[in-house]
Amino acid sequence: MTETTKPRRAQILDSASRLFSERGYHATSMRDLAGDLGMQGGSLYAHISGKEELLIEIVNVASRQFDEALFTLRDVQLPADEKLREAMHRHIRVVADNMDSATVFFHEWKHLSPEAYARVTGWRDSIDAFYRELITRGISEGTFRADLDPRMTAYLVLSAVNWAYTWYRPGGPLTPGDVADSFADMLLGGLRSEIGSTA
Amino acid sequence: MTETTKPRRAQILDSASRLFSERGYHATSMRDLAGDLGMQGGSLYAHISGKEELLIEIVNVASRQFDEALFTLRDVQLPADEKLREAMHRHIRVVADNMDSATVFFHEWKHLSPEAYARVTGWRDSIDAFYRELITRGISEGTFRADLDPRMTAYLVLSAVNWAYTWYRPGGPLTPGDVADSFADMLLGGLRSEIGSTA
DNA sequence: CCTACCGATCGGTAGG
DNA sequence: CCTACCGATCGGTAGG
Repeated sequence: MTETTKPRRAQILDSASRLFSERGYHATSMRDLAGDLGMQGGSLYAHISGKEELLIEIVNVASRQFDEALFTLRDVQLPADEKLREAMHRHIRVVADNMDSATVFFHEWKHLSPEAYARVTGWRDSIDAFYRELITRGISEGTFRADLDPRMTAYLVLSAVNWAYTWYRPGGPLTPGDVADSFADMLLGGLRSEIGSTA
Repeated sequence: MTETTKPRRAQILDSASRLFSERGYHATSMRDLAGDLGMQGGSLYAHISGKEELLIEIVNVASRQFDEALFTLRDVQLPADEKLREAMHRHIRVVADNMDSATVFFHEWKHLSPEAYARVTGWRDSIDAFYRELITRGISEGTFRADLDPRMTAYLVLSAVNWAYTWYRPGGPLTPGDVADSFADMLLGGLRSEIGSTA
C-alpha cells in the first residue's frame, strides 16, 4: 500500500533536489516541480503536505548522510592523520554522491522553519566538534603540530571538503577519492618544498 | 543634482545586501526592502529601475573588490609562498569587510540574467587562473613542492578563503589577518609534526 | 516619496 | 492525478 506511493515520493524529492539546487528554493514553484514530473501543480499534494516538507526532507536526508559517514568513524582506532584522511574521503564522497541535495543543504537551510533550522545548526556544530576533537587528539598524540589551533584547523578542513559542492563534477576525471587524497596530502604535508622556504 | 540621490541609492544597496544575504534574493520582496528603509514599495522605483538591478550591482561591486585586491598583486615581485600569503590576506579581507555582499555574491549569482551571469562566471575563472598561475610559478621557482597539481591546489586555497563567508564574524576576536595567517601557516607548512608522520 | 492600482503568479484546496 | 478555483502576494506603474 505504501509501496506504490513511496517511489513517487522519491521521484518528487529527486526533482525537488535538482530544481532547488539549480534555481533555489523560493525561485522554484510547485508548478515547475510538477511540470518536471509531468503532472499538474495540484496533483503534488496527493503525495506531500506542502513545499516546506520537501525542503525539510532534502536537508534531513543530506545531514543524515553526513552523520552516518562521520560518526561511525568516531571510535575507530587510527592515527590522527590517517583518520583525518579517511574522514575527508567520506565527507567528500557524501558531497559528490549528493551534489543536488548538498547544494540545497548549504544554500537553503536558512529558509527552514525555526525548529528545522535549529536541527541543522545543531548538526553543523556536531560536525565541527568531530573535526576539532580529531585535531585535538592528533596534537596530543604528537601526530599534528603542537601549535595548531583546533578550531581554525577544523575550519580549514571543512572549507576544503564542503566547498567541493561548488566545483566538483561527478563523472569527470576525478573521483571523490582522488580529491580527498589530493587535499589530504596538501593539508598534511604542506605546500612548501623542503628547499625553498623563505618565510 | 546627482549628489542627493546617490546616498539614497547607496542606502538601498546596503539594505538589499543585508536582506538578500539573510533571506535570499527571491525571498526578499521589494516591500520588505522598502519597509527596511522606512518607505513604501512603489517609492523604490524613483531610485532604481528594478529588483534585478540591485542584484547585479551588489554582485558587480563585490567582484570589483576581489578584482582590485588580487590583480594589483599580479606583477608584484615576491617569492610564491609570500605572495600566496598576501593574496589570502587580501582575499579574506574582502570577504570579511563585505560579508553581506560576499554572501549574496556566492549564493545568488545563479539568479542573474544570462549576460550578468556570464560576467560572474568569467570573473570566477580569472580568480581561479590567478591562483593557479601563482602556484605554477611557485613550483617552477622551487618554493612549492614539485608534485602539486596547480588546479587542485588553487581549489584548496579558494576553499579556505571563500568558505570564510559562512563562519567569520566581523567584530569577533579574529581579524581577517589572523585568519589569513593561520590558514597560510597551515597550508604552507602542513598539519603534520616532524616526528609523528605515519602515512 | 505616497496612494492606488495592474496583471501575473504564488502555495494550496475542493471535488471529483 | 486533473480541473477549477481560492486569497495572498509578487514586481512594477501611473499620477500626483
